[in-house]
Amino acid sequence: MSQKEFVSAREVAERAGVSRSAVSRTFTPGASVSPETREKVLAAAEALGYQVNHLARGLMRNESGIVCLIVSELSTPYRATLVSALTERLQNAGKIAMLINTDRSDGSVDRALRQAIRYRADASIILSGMPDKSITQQCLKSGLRLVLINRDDDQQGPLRINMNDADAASHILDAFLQAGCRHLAFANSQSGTPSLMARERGFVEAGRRAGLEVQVARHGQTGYEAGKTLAQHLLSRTPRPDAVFCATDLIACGFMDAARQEFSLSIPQDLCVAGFDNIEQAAWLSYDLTTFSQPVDRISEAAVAWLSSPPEQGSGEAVTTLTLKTELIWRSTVRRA
Amino acid sequence: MSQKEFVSAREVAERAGVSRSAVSRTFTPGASVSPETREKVLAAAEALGYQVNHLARGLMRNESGIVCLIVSELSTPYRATLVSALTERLQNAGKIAMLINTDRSDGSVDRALRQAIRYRADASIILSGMPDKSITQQCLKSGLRLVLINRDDDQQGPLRINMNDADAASHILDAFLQAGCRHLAFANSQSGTPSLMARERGFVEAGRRAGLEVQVARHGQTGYEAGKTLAQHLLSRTPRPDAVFCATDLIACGFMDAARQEFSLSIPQDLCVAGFDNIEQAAWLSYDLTTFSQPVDRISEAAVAWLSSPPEQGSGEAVTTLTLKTELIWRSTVRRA
DNA sequence: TTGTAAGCGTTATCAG
DNA sequence: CTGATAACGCTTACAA
Repeated sequence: MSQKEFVSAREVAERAGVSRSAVSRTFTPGASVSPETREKVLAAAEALGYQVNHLARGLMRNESGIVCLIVSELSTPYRATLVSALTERLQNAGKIAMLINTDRSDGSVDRALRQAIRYRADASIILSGMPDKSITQQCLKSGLRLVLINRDDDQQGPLRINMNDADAASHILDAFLQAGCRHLAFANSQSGTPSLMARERGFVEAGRRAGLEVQVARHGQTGYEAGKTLAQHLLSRTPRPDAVFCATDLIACGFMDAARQEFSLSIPQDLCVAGFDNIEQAAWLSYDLTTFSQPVDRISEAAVAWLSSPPEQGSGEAVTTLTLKTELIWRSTVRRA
Repeated sequence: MSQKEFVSAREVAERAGVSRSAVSRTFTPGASVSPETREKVLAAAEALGYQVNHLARGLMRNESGIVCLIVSELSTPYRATLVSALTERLQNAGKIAMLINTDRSDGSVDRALRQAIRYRADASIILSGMPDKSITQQCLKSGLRLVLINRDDDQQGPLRINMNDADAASHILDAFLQAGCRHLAFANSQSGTPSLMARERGFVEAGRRAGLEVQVARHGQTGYEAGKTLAQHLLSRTPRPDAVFCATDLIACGFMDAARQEFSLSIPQDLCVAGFDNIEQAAWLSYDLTTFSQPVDRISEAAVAWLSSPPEQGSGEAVTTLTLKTELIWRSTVRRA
């Protein structure tokens, strides 16, 4: 009954009284068709509701136009923002996003990449987890380009886009010192992703350089609940921290809520707090969080530009790591000198 | 150099010393292959890193496995949660999600649907905006199935999944009355989507039945900033509302922040607030918002189940509208009787 | 169970 | 500029 029956170029050709090639050319930018035939074809296509079959086109051109977004915890504000920006940029570049959820389990990213291969994606952008070396190689050998965002990896081939995590950490430590804080803490999640660990290391080392020891706690996933728990742990210690750098804004929000409601602390009078990501919630009045903004637009711009450009020819290893600068957004959770 | 060169079934066949059909059959569940050949094929495939080309398979089978998610404002917590849930369910059902961003502009959804047709998607799930009637018809005629979530539409063919918005509104109004509130307000966005308007109408009418007039304000998009502005408007009126039902949680969060910080109101003592969606932030300690939870899991379950099942045969018009129940999540922003 | 061959809807090549 | 024809990589009768 309602069998799938899309209209094909043959039908359009028949109705327009031209050959199939003419139809194909009409929908191929830069192909040579006379204005008259083009007109006839377009009219017929319009009438029939014809749309080029990208499955078939991809098969022929060896270029599907598909880019896979591989991501876990998509519902998280930062991830959602990034995925949204990437999707939009891809569309504007004439590509289309395929979305694959991963979880924390082993091989989850590998499975996602296999799926990308099956759909002959032109590229994959990995926002979470790390693929196995062998599958990475398989992708590259197949011509499937890879972009890794905020992941650490030493292989040649993929484009890596990272932030200046350590710099940022050292920067905010200075701000804490200027605010007169001396008991510093870092609130991290247990997930231990490269960028999170880079922030932690950067903060601890900057503290050491200043002659201060930083209290570090790691707990749970990278979310609000973890932030609450981390506050319970860190704020019970003596001496109680008077400044905390949270690995993400979500952690910072949880931390602040617990600090205020369970420890009756005033921010920033009793406690300075800084976060990372500059998610929308960081700007909400209840938090008004001083934080580092990840340049989501530039990240997606760079990613899409790279994978839209023709692949590197020859062996001239071009730049494959891009370190973008975060921006410190001053709000009210850190006292100004 | 790095030309795209995926390994094809022919190569696998050669290496395994069998025919191409044998390879195809090995990767077709339920096809008849002897254990020995299957073994040989799998070994060769493994060695070569072969993955079935879903573009070609889709072309033959007339079934791509692709489902388009059409959505605007993906970075919004509720949308992101829903997209995440849908994507995951689709994966578990052996399908894959294609993501298309839309904006508020005219024809944005239509363009997205055309893209869905081009990739020969098996179905599209529309979370935002409304498609034109003609393109809807074109989709259905082509066999591209449609699911509309929280949209209003009178056409036959698509599956519609809606919430019991009016019921919920009337329910929360009762709660406000029991809390002793008499000056009711409804804070809406200007976007005027069907579900938002249904909540508004339901609330206003329930108020009328109780002999109370409801103050209604509409402003901006469906977000936090709109909530702040709406609070500024509504809380300046006399008599000042003592209970407000916000069309979404995001609006409620903005409303609460403005009520507390700009009007120095205590919630729920001076003002009762309720929201809709039960986004993660509603559970944060700073808000602890009483709200209605949309059954995201059941929504995605229903959507995926419907589009995975064989299309309706014959003319027996099956159920095409599903109204799911929201659940009132009691937290602390509405006084309990 | 296996291989052969036809066909899915395109695009690219090559005469005209 | 146009139309035939050969791919692309797969599935699926059909015949062996």
